Amino acid sequence: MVMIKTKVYTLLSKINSLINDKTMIRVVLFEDNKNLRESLSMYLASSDSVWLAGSFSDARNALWAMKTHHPDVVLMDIQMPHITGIEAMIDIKKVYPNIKVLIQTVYEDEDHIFKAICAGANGYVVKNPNPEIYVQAIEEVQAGGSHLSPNIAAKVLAMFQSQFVRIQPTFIELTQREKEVLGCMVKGMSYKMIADACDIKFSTVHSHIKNIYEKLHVNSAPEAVVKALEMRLI
Amino acid sequence: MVMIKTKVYTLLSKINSLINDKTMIRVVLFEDNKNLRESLSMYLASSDSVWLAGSFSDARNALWAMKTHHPDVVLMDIQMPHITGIEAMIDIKKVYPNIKVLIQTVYEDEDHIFKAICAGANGYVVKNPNPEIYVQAIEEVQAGGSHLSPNIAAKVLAMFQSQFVRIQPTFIELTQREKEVLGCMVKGMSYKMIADACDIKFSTVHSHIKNIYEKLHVNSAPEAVVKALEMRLI
DNA sequence: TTTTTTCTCCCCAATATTGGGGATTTTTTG
DNA sequence: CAAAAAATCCCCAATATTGGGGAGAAAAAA
Repeated sequence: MVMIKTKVYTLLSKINSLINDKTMIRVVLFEDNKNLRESLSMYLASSDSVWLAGSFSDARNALWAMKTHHPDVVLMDIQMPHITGIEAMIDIKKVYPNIKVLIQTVYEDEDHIFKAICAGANGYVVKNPNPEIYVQAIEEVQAGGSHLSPNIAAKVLAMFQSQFVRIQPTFIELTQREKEVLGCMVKGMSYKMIADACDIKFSTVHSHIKNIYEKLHVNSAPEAVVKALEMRLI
Repeated sequence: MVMIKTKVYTLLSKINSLINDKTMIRVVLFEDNKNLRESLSMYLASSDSVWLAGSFSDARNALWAMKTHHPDVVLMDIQMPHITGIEAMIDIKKVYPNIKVLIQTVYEDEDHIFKAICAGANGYVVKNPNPEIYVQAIEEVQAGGSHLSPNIAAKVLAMFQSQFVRIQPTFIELTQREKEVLGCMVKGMSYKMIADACDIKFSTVHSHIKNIYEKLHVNSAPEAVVKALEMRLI
């Protein structure tokens, strides 16, 4: 009896906040495991900040679910029958780029993480017995941030490092002006255009570029541009 | 009086857990702002899971601090006098690769994030009035994970995506030879070198490049190279 | 098989870049 | 403050690139 009363109060407070202000975050859940889906639904539904607009065991009708429930955040499992959560996310992002998608899964391997991120995931939560995490992640994502479970974050950082660390063997110091000029070169501007854009004489541009070439150990614009991009100098 | 008693109890419990089991995480803090350092120290010292082994306003003696206090986790500010937290972290990682370094700073720009990650940061916490976050981050890092503040995580994901996701707004068809020539241009080769490498005449290279420029709607090598890279045409 | 690309090559002339010398004035830094 | 670094400008000449034509052979597509 007390439980029912509590539930009714919770519901009332939800309806209230929906009517008074739209601060609750509309969430749609995709999760094929029935137990997990139901327990997660229950927890989310009891949260004050989350309005669970719908929960589904299958993402084939994901677009319809978006159209019908127009969620702010989608909580998406990866492994599901018929269509994977990542595929569903790609479809969703194509039509509704503003809907935030939070991946929740047991997979912690680089391949899944990589694919999810490339497909535009706004967060990646490893399945966790503690449901608080989900609400926290939803709130963070809704606020424009991203949520990564610690192990996922560690892997993302490791991938990130392996991508970039090798191509920064030596620190090259370019002056402010040199960076500016190099930035113009990357935009495909000619000496004349650069001189115009930076409000300096043609000959000055020439000088700067000579210095840049010497510092980067190159002797042509294309080389300098490539080096600038891969060293993230600009 | 009650406060002192509480403190003594906290201390006792700490000593106890130190003697009984080494579950407390040894932390060293670098933070130049006196107020922040002291309040953060106080909070960390009162935590049950963290043993604050030392706190410093300057990272010049970082290596000495590591040797003396052998921390598990270092909480490192970026902006400090004499030496930046990132430089200090690089030194620390070189000698003690197992020490986890958690960056805590006000900087949220891509450049600082990028440098910190490349230098091997295990986490990146934006300065936060809520000190709980720090303890949580320390625990996560100690457990082998990483902690990223939501805004930082969002930026990391965005950087990650921009690196790997191929944006091809207009599908541009380059022939095999054209791709080959463009590839050479990206490597910084001149017309003459390309002719040599592809075993074709200079004038042929010229022709191909003219065609490439027309297809890419550019009219200089740097532009073509940039476009080729960002379109992942090569 | 005919047509269309693709790849190959050539000419010429205008323009742009690169490399080699300088020099002067601010700014920054020790 | 004195020295170093950065930013600004100039000259000259060699080289490279770009843009405009055109044209033949080979490969691919219709």
